[in-house]
Amino acid sequence: MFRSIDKKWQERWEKAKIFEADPDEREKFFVNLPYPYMNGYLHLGRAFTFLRGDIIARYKRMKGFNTLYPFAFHCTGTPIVAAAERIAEGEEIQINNLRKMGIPEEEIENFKDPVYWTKHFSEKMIEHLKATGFGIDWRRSFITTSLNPYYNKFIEWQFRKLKEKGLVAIGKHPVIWCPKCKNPVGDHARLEGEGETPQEFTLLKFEFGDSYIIAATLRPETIFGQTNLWVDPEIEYVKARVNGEIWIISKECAEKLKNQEKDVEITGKVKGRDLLGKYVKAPGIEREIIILPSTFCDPDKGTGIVTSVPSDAPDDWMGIYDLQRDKELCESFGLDWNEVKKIKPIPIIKTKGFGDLPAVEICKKLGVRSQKDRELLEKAKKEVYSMGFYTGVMNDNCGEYAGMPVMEAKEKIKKMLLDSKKADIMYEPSGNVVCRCLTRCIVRIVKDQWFIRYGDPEWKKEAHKAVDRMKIIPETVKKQFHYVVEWLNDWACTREFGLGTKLPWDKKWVIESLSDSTIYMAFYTISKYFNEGTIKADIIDDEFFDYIFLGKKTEKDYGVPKEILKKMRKEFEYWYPFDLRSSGKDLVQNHLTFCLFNHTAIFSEKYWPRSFAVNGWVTIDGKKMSTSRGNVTLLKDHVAEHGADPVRMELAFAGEGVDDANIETQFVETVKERLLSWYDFAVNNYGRGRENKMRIDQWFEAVVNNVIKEVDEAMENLMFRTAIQKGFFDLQRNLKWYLRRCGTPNKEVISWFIEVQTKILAPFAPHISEEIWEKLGKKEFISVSEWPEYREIEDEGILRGEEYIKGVINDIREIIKVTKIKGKIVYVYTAPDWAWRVCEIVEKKRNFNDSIKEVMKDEEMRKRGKTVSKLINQLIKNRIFSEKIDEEDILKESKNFIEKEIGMKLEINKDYDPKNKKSLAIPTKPAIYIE
RNA sequence: GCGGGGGUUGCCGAGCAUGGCCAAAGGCGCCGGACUUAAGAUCCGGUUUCGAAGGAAUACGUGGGUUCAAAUCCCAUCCCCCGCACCA
Repeated sequence: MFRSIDKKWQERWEKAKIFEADPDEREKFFVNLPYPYMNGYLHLGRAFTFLRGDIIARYKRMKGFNTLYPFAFHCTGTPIVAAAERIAEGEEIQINNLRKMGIPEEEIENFKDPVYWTKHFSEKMIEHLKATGFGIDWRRSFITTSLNPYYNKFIEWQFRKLKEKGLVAIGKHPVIWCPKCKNPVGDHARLEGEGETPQEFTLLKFEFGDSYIIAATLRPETIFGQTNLWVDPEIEYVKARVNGEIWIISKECAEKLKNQEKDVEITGKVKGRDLLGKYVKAPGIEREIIILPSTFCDPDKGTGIVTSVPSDAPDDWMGIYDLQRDKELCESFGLDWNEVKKIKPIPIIKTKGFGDLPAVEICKKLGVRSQKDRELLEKAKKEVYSMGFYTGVMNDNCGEYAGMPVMEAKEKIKKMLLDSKKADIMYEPSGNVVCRCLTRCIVRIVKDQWFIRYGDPEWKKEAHKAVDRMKIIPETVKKQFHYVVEWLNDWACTREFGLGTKLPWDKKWVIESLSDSTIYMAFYTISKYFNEGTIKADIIDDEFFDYIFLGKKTEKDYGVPKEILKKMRKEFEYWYPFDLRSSGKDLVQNHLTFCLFNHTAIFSEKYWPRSFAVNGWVTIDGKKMSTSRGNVTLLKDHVAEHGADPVRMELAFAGEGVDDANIETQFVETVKERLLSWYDFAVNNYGRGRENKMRIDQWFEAVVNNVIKEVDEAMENLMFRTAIQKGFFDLQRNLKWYLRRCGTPNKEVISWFIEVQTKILAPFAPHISEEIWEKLGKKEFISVSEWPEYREIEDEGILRGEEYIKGVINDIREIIKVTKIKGKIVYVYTAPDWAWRVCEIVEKKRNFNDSIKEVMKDEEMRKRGKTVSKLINQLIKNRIFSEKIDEEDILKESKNFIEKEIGMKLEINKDYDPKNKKSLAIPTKPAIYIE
């Protein structure tokens, strides 16, 4: 059923162009989302975010807004190019990736061309989204990069604007670099080491005659604890002239430094063994320390020489431990064992959870045996380093840094060393990175790298302001945005490689993907004119965009009538700013915040974004989707299997807020049944029923009205799970109760309800809703019909009356259950009038003293003294604060129903009362006797 | 460590801002019943413990506190998840 109606309605919608939005006199609603990257099909996670956009768009459309929901395709960056290259090279992994997506063998060839990726995936994505029932204005779609000359001009314009305002700057930047390909190596061009980034090492310079021995460290703050220097006796180091000084470093290091703005010339060789036992002057502390042998010096990491801080570095401690317990070993290196034994770790940092010497302690704790115990040592290092960094405080023996937290001291000490030329900087990848050409990558410092200056304090102020005036859904994320704005620093916005727009004033650079996607939501407002070819790309210039987006005057001839230009400007003014951008939470800390920054820089305040909605990841049965788990489900496959509506319901019900949404796999089946049975019910009951109106009809109307109000509220805040819960599942439950209560429904009420329920369902399950709508004889689409209106409930007593019936039935059942009697007749005695009068007073006063005072003003009540006070006590204790309902009347009207429910005869307020139960009755809780 | 979010009944997941109607919605699972030749679907009831009259006791990470009353407020504490970047 689902799949057959999907197509029918998708085609009709398209034919009727109901999702194509152009300015008119109505109020508008513009919703959008971060466009997806064109290197694969949509999986359920992305689809979840996009669907939130579609649901809110459909809802707003029914609410009477002129609703625009556009979509575009991101092609910027290296992944597509890299992947295409890998296909061209015939790499199995990459080819398999395509196969897994379901791309036929004969087509794989095409993917050698990056442009084919952008075409294929964008076309397919449109197909998949349409098949899922997305109501998108496809006339406005576009791809990014220079492949789209219009977009290209737009981004050029944006960057020139930023530059004019001084928000782009040039500087240096370390990147992961392949020495063979002579190119930066992005994540997707790596065989190994995804996510690894350049890491800064401090090079300590140890005076050694007329040269320096150089050791690299990540922890410059530990210089106060240096006791010796480590070299590997088996390694041959080199002497090199580096920026005019003679350095002793590993050969590998010398090569790397050439890429890091150092002038390097190798002039000689030094054997590690020859350095042993000699002394060097340690920087910062200006102490003579001895050079000792170790096995953990890696010539391909840092300089191949390591300074030793046994107090805080497990490696160093084990190195010393190994030597100190082995006289022969020392002597084999020609070392004086007694000198070696003199070395003692120097406590320099107080770390939380550790004593004076964290390294010594952790080695003991983990049972590290020697410096060759690599696995344990790595673990030890990780713990000591991270604890030391985050919780450590410098000891008294650290001079002016005493008492300073390590986090702070680290930077200061580094700076001091650099300023006094006792140290230098070098970068290494944070982990092993291998280029897909099989070469091990290094770090290169790229000069003339361009940055967007998000670090600028004045700009930050504007961004904060933008956050403040926005609605952020959920609200808690607002704080996060302020935090990100504060913490964000200058962003390297250009790359040497990949698809994109060339930096207009320096064409060797390509603008990277997070930087060319910050204000393109404005582009949607006019992109349909480009797609129609109304205006030619080559004629467009900055003045054009200045006119459209900034309202500046132009007299230029753009080859089109002035009216067209004016229309475009008007269109921008009509749609902008956007009302909502829906996104995954991963983009808070980059894209969404960039979007704000750039809006404040380019647009006037009235065009700043109105709201963001942020959602979590999608998990399946509580497990994260991931390739390794093999549970990445593609939208197209899922829809093909279950049909669009069940999938939409499944996703929308999976979760809300920033918490991860969870799909329970069996839910999709449940939902199918529910939808189908609603279809049957709606079609078979519309316009049928009895004419007379009963209390229960009013009750049902009241319940439904309440739900409409609640659903409205939920929808406005994108709380779709709540909306489905209340607007579908709860309503259905209430419907069941209603039918059970009255047998045949009231014609008017049930018909009204069928419309309401179907409409509430429409944003979530639009196809089946349309199908029902048509069967009801409606001529218009439900997608553009009017959302149900909430009507204020006049008589709250109706709802209470029904609760009362439920309560009585439950009480009777409870008694039967506990006593296990099988009775024939139930006698029910309602509370007397005077008790109700007391109840009403209690309802107003809400506490014992005030109530009793009020009640006792009444002569008649005083006569009942004790009974009355007992009653008040009971009412207050049980929180029975009820306005008056006519219990007897309600019971009488529901007599048949109650008898049917409990399978006994019901007698109301008979004089027969053998067990004296009558007096137990209190308002809303009648006395009951079963026999 | 910083920033953010959490710890609820078998599981998932509401509730917590505005304390009481919360033994705590709903879904799933499980148990019993109806229907059926049977299974499935559907419907009804149950699902902390005790209870021969609608009640009571214990429960919302842990320990305190405020209050007539706390899952909800305050304090302390433990644990979990996410982010800490130049990667779409």
